[in-house]
Amino acid sequence: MPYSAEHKEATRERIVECARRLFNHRGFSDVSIDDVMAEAGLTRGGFYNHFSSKDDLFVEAVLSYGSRDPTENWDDIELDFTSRGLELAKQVIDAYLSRRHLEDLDNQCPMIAVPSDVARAGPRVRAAYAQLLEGMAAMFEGSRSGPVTDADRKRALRLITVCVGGMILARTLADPALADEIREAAHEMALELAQRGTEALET
Amino acid sequence: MPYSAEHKEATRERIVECARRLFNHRGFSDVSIDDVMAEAGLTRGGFYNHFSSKDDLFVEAVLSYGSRDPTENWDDIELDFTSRGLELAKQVIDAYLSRRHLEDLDNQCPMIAVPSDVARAGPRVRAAYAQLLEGMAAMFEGSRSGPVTDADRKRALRLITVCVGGMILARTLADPALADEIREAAHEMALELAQRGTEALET
DNA sequence: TGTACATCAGTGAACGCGCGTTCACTGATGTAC
DNA sequence: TGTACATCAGTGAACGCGCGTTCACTGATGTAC
Repeated sequence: MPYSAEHKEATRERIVECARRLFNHRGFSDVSIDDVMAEAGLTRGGFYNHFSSKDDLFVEAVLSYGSRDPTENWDDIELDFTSRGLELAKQVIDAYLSRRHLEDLDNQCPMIAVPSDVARAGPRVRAAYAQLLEGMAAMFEGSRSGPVTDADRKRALRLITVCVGGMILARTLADPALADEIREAAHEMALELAQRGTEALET
Repeated sequence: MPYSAEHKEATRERIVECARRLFNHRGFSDVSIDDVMAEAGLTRGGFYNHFSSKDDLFVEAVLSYGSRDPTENWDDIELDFTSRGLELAKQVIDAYLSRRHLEDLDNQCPMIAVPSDVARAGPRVRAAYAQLLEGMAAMFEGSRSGPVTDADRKRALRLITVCVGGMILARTLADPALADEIREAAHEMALELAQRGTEALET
């Protein structure tokens, strides 16, 4: 048994991390397997020791974001995961819709960086994207006390639309002033949504 | 002067239309110039009689959407452009966030279909995207009577975030039920935003 | 009205290049003795 | 403790293919006479 199992797993994770970063910057189609392997300090041939195809790598890259330590990205924003419910939701909104997150392509959420690529990808990639989104939904749903109601679900989906949608648009705009205008409009709206009661949603 | 100037212009417009449709379906990188020219019933060599590069074509394709007759896409939704202000805004929201618009890739707004591609493209493509967005903003800003205020501007950007952002997310999700859930959450939110007064926005 | 001509939109072969994937190999490693 | 060996992560050349772009050409067209 040459090389430990840990060695191979560590290499695989390194490749996935590099892929996620490169996809965030240049998209799925414009990043080659050569690019990814070179970034990981390897040569192209070894790729298929770890993955069955480039699509397979995309799935792993999207999913990898969900299993990261969230404090790793935004340590200086001081996310406090001991706080509960509404307070946590507000902290996540502040961090997610921050200028720092917008500009930090390396650590940006893939939901913001590659939505169009995912929309055109295969079922497994799209399932990975949905998994990230449901994770975010669960976090927002849990920001109210008591069991999750239909109104909680609806508010969570509204929050996701505003947080993710606002950031996607901000990233697309080249003019920093206009990008900030959108980002801040979305930020304010998200905070109002989180704070507001459910009255308007209970029809 | 063989061939009329109209002939060349018509061919050019046909190429742009085909490009916009193909980019909407498969994205910028995964559509080749051969694909576009073949779709237009031409061969690849003639492309450079009309455009200086593939990027140039992307600019034209994005911009082309802004100059279309809006009723062309959604004729059976009965957009009534004689109505004014708030009523028009509501009609546009209903049409933009409809399931029909989500599924009609051929006639879908490029802001929904290609945001990630634009985010990675050159300055001219991004300027074209911003132009579409500002056109939508102007329409929403004009949905209130009187001169455009800061609150009108802010509400317009909120509406864009919800309309465009919600549709981008819905397109990315493979599960039609989840896509509809997001689309309808965004739809309701947009109608509320359009209807609500400016009180919450005037800080 | 009819013909010869100049124009240039459109053709299709060719260019150099990089892609995803395959494969025969190499050499660093942990194990057996 | 030291050595011979089997394993397999990693290497790099090669595969067929399609890309964006260039270019010498062709032939449909409007014009001049």
